[in-house]
Amino acid sequence: MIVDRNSPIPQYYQLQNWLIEQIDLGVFKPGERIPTEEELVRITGLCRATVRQAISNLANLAYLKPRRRFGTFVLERNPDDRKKSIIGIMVPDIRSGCSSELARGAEDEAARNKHSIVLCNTDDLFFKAEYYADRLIKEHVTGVIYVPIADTEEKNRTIIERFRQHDIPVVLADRILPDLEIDYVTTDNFYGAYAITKHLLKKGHRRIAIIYNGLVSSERFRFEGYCKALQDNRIPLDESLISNPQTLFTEQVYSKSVLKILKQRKDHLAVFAAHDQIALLFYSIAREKKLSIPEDLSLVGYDNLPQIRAFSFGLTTIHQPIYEIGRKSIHVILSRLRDKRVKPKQIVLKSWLVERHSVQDLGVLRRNRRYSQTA
Amino acid sequence: MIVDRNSPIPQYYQLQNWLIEQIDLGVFKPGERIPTEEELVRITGLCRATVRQAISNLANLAYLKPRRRFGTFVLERNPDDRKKSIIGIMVPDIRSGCSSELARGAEDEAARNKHSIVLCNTDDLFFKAEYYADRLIKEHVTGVIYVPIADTEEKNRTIIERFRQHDIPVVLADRILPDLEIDYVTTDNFYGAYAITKHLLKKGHRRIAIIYNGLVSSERFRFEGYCKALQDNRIPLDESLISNPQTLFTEQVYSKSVLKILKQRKDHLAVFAAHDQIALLFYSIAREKKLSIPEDLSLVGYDNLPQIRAFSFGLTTIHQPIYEIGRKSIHVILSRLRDKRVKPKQIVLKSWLVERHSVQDLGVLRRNRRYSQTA
DNA sequence: TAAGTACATTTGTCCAGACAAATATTTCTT
DNA sequence: AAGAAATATTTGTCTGGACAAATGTACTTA
Repeated sequence: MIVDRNSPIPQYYQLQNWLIEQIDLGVFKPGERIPTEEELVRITGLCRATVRQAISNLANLAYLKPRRRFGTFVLERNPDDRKKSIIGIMVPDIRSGCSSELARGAEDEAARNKHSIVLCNTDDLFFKAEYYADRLIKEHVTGVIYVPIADTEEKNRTIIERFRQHDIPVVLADRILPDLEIDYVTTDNFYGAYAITKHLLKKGHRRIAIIYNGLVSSERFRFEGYCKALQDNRIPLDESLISNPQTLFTEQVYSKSVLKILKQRKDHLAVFAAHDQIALLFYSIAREKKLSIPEDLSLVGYDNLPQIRAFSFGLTTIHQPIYEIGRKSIHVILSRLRDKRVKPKQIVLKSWLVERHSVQDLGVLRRNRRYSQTA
Repeated sequence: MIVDRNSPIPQYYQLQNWLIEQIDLGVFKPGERIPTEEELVRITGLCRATVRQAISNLANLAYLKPRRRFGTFVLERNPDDRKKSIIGIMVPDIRSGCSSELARGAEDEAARNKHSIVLCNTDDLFFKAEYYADRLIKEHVTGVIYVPIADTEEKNRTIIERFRQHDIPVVLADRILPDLEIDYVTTDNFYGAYAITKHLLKKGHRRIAIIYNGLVSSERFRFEGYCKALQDNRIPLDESLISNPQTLFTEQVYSKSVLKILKQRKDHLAVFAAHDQIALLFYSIAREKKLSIPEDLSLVGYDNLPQIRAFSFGLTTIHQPIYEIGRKSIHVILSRLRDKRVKPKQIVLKSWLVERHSVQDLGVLRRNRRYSQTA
């Protein structure tokens, strides 16, 4: 019996389900005709209006296509067509920093999995992040890669909450919100910063300045790694060597930090720029002041951006596998789509030191001096 | 009279149109209730089933939302909601060259018009371009910004043809296919190259080498501009100073070109790198060979890429308004969506010389020499 | 044989009416 | 006064029937 007249389920709805079932079972194949309305009336015992209601609903859902005089046909349906396969990616600005590398990693992996990437540039601004969240929700994206904006944790939570309300999985990339139960992919910023600070210490540096952006989690972790390395070597923190503009990265603001640090220069100073763009800015300002690196100043960065890599001035820095973060983020989203209930995947990728020529080896100098003194 | 019973137009359809009209006129406002079915029966003289058919169709089209017991309500509707609003952008690689600037310009303008951008990286490869064309067609994008791949015109036509078959408008950005009746946005490469070559000539240079990529239209035009400038100054082309690897830009291949050009160095040589990335490669190889710019060699580029701008070594180059190309491309697509039949919009933006410090003024040297000789 | 005509089939449009289900409001009961 | 029950309203489901429109097929006619 196709339709149970005593069931509380509407009869047209029962018929709909039966039709879909027959299609799924292959009884009615794509391109073929289903029974005529009159036949269905006979089969089900319903009246024609009810049969028509079922058929018209399924036509609206793109299962069936009625053709006058010929009958009603099962539509060819590409299973990919019915489900969306778009993933949003919200980065600060595709033109700068790691964003393009991240986007490329995500895009490659998405393409491999027959998904597409919608690009959003937040400029680290809350109102833009809000706008794009709404847009992505409207586009019915299947998931979102979100690089948290350089703002309060609360604002970032607001953004994430919007997606959650629509049951859209979010994975944080690069920057994270430590207190949140959420998927993320990042790198070991603490140990990276620890390693590069230790590298400076090994080279004999004792006065190590740092410029970092306190608004982003990754750089806060880097600052902590820096502190720990100094602490482990019994070097007290020197506030005058720490600059932490609580604003977005802009040349104007960060130039001031650079100048402030440069004022502290006596003997040899090492500077840890918590990301490569700060390092680059530092380099160009130092150059203007006729200071050579590494002769007059040592400088290290963080990121190993390809744009900076191409420079002939060799910056010692920490390499972050940003492309890999993009790839992995897509993985995480796709696996979350398969299984919503699994506990958050929090992936921390390894980064490593890339030694180039921007750090002076004071140990050698000192040893040489000592040697020449004793000679 | 709302419904004309003698009209060949179905009565439910007439009622639908009337309802939509009332909504558009503001008689029935979003969030408010339309007349009950019983009232509509009275007003129209139709039977309730017919009224219901009209209402259910409009409910399917997201105009109305019936609520049992309360009536039927007009939905708050963003007119943009009903239609798709995704535009594909196919660039070689978001990480390099102008792609990110182009994408950002497009994305900003798209956002302003409540559209989204799907990112595709072709790597200048035909099979990837094919793949993404199919993907974008499947996603039912409303339009495509296509940066032609560095390959034959025929292959690019194939890609464009696929979109045309699905009635998806395509706008070429940056690179163009001159013989095609199609929308495009580009810059005046010929005059840009003419201007920068003339700039070198003005500075007293007579031996001007060029390295360019013959696979992309823009650089072919630049080569032509270079030739014209030399010709206008009665300087014969010197084949040994022209390098045109017929391959994609890679460091390995282009390094050979750079070395080939460097071999031709006697007296002072000027080099026109047809895009900034070649200039950067040239610079780093020259630096390895302990050659200074502009003292030993003059160098000019093309693009004025932000990544290069940030360098402290100041490259004289041609600024291209790439961001603007992205913005304008979106404009063109949106206007084409409004009116399919209008003739192709072919927009050529102005670019201009940005003079920095990578060109030696030989005129000054010569004048000085002459002066010292006469003295 | 070719063109036109009638026919049969199937979906499309429309009507008149009945009862069900949801739910705010009113009335009744305790 | 609080809770329960009845009521009224509106959409939801369903019946049974009629004619219209589209269109392939079979038949008729010149």
